[in-house]
Amino acid sequence: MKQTDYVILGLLSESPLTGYQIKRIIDIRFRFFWSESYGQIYPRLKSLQIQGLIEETDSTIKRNRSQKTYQIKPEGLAALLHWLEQPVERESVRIELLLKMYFSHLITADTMVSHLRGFQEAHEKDLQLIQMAERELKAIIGKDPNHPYVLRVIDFGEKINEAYINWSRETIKFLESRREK
Amino acid sequence: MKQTDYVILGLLSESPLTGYQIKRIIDIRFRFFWSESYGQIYPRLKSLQIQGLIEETDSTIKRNRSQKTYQIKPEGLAALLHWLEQPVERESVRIELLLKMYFSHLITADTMVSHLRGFQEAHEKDLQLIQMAERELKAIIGKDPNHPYVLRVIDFGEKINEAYINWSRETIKFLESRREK
DNA sequence: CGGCGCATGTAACTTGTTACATGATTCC
DNA sequence: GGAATCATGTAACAAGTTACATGCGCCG
Repeated sequence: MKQTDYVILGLLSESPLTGYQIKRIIDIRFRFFWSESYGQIYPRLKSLQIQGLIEETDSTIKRNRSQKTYQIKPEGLAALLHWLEQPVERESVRIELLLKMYFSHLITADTMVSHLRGFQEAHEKDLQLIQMAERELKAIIGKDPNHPYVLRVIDFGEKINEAYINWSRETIKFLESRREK
Repeated sequence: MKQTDYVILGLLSESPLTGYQIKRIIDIRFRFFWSESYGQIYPRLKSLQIQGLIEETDSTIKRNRSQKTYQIKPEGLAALLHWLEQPVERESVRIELLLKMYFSHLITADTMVSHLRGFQEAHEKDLQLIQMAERELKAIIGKDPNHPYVLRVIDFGEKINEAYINWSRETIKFLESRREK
């Protein structure tokens, strides 16, 4: 059982989904703290099914024949709960931009500023997406018992992205003031 | 050439180092945005040497026979500069704690609070290490042309870790207020 | 009828970690 | 003499990405 398995089980604990939908949800809702590729998701879905933790829904009314919707089984929920109770292990962060910033006395300020702008813009977009998700959620708040917790996660995304953006702005200013001299 | 190669080249551009020292520097100075294992570093050092980008220093006065100190060659510096100018590509963040927070309506508030405390403490330690590095650097500021840039990276580490810690505190409060009801 | 979004899947590859073996030097 | 730290290295494994192949349904 790897981390990917638990993400899948977690999402399936909310509602039945296809592999494609799982990927999309992770890309949108989890984008600021998680990612998965199809190359991870599809083989894991198969494995979880073989282990008897999830199953295909037998919806005979299939609009699209090439579509498999999975739902969680009690065994899967048990595995999920067990994992949730285990201490948190890994946390991995790799920010190439900071590596370049660290060594940036070797390049021109202009080049570094352009890297920073890219970073800032990417996180401004992220922040907008998160704020959109927040508004959508607040419109239907309470419909699901997980909403308050999801809101805390969204709050994390906002704070961190704001910090990223502010730091970028300050650093660009710093580089520009140096360039003038 | 992979990312690990450039981290190594970057560090060797400042001073000659052994593989062991490289690992230690990454663990201490880059801990909040990067990591490498020996299993990555040693094979890459060999490969960089074969490519002619770095070389062993021929210090005949070797205190420790089983020690290889590498230094960067002009070709290696050129490769480093080229990489620094390329647009930043990857940024990967994986925070298991947020995954658990997202699904935490399935577990007790106590369990989640304990996960959060672990997270908070880990980042309080990180922040202390960063602030120590900052003080040390400010004591010798200006001795190296990269200092102002390094300081910007340190500032990033402080801001982000402070944001992590504040968020943890708020989230713990939130969970504790819920538990009382 | 062409393009886009939905949808599944895999093989080859790259990347990264862990566990282990080995041994010198330093410090108490 | 024993523990800690410095030091190198690899093999097995685990994790993750990319590129590709395939095809349906919908919209304009």
